[in-house]
Amino acid sequence: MGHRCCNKQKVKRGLWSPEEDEKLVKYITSHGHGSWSSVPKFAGLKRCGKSCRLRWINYLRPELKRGSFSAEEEQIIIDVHRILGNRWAQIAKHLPGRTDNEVKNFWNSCIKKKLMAQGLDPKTHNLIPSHQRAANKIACNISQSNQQPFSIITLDSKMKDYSMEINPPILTLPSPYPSNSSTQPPLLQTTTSLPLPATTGYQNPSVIWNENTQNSQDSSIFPCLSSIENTLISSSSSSSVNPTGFGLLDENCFWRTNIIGEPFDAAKIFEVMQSQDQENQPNKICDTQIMDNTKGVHDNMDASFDTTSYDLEFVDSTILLPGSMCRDLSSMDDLAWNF
DNA sequence: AAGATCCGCAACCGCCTCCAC
DNA sequence: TGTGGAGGCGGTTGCGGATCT
Repeated sequence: MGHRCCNKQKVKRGLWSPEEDEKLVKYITSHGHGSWSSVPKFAGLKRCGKSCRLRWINYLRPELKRGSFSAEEEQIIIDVHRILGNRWAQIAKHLPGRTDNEVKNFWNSCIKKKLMAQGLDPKTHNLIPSHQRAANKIACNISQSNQQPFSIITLDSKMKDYSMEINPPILTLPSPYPSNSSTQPPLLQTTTSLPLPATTGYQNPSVIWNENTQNSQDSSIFPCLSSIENTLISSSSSSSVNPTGFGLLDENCFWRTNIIGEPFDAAKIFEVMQSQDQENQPNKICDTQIMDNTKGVHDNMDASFDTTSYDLEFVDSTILLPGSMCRDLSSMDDLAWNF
C-alpha cells in the first residue's frame, strides 16, 4: 500500500522523529522545497514526498501558530464553515498560522460537539428538530443562557414580525449576471415595506442591499449578523464585485427586487445555470446556500450544501475577518466574477 | 493500581485537478 | 487528445495520553 508516488522505494511511515524533522527543516530552509517528490532524496529522508510536504505544511513551517484556538478563531471557523462547508483549506486561509488539518481536527473534536449541544446540525448549521436533538443529546457544559443562535436577523421594529431566529432560511444566490453585463438585474434596495406572506412560522426578511447605498457598507444595517456575514454583505456591496452577487430570496424563491422590474425566479435561474454547468462552463456559479431550520422548504438542503459549487474565489475574497484579526487582504485584489 | 474507554491530533489514503509531454 | 506525474484536499485511521471505572 501507500502512495503511488512512493511505491518504488521503501519509505518510512508513522510519526516523524526529531532527527527527520531536523533534516527536513534544514533542507527546506536552505533550498526550498521545489519538487516535493525530490525532497526526501536530497534531504536524506526515507519518506515519500507527500509525507514531507504534509509534515512541513502541518507542523514544521515557521509561520505556524501553535496552541489552542481562540474564541474569535472558533467563531470565524463557524461562520466560514456555514458558508463554505467542509472546505477546510479555504477556511484555514482565514486563520493566519492555522492549517486545514488543524481546523478540521478542531472542528471534528470540538466545534461539532458544541453545535450539536446547542441543537444545531453541524453540517448545515440548522436547528435540529427537537426529537432528533433528544436522541443526539450529548453532555456539554454550555449553558442554555449562553447559547446564541448563529443567525438571528432582526432588521428593525417594522420587521418585527419577520424577525428570524436560529438559522433563517436564507437563500444566497450568486448573481447569474456578469458585473459588466448590460443585462444586470435592477439594483437592489432594502425592501422593508414589502409585504411578506405570513404562511409560515417564520418569515424571511426581504433585505437586499444596494450598491449605491452608502449605508450598505455600514454593518449596523445588519446589527445581528455575525461579523463574517456583515463583512460579507458590506464588502459585496462596496466592492467592484457585482453587488447583487448575494441576496436574500423570499421563500418563493424570488429575488426581492421590488423597485424596478420583475422579481427573479430563482428556480428558473437554477435551471439555466445548472444547464450551463452541465455544458461544462466551469466558472458559472450555480448553487445556493440554504439555511432552513424548521421545515422542508428546501428538501435537498443537505445535498445542496454539500455539493456547493460556489465560485469559491469569490466567496473567499468576499469574506473579511473582523478588524482585530490579521488578514492578508491580497485576495481582495482578485475580486472578480469569473464569467 | 490497573484495565477500559475516551479523545485529540498527526499522519495516511484515495480522489481530484492541473500541467507538461 | 490522451497519459502520467505532482500537488492539493477532504475523509479517515490509529497512536498515545488523559480520564474514568
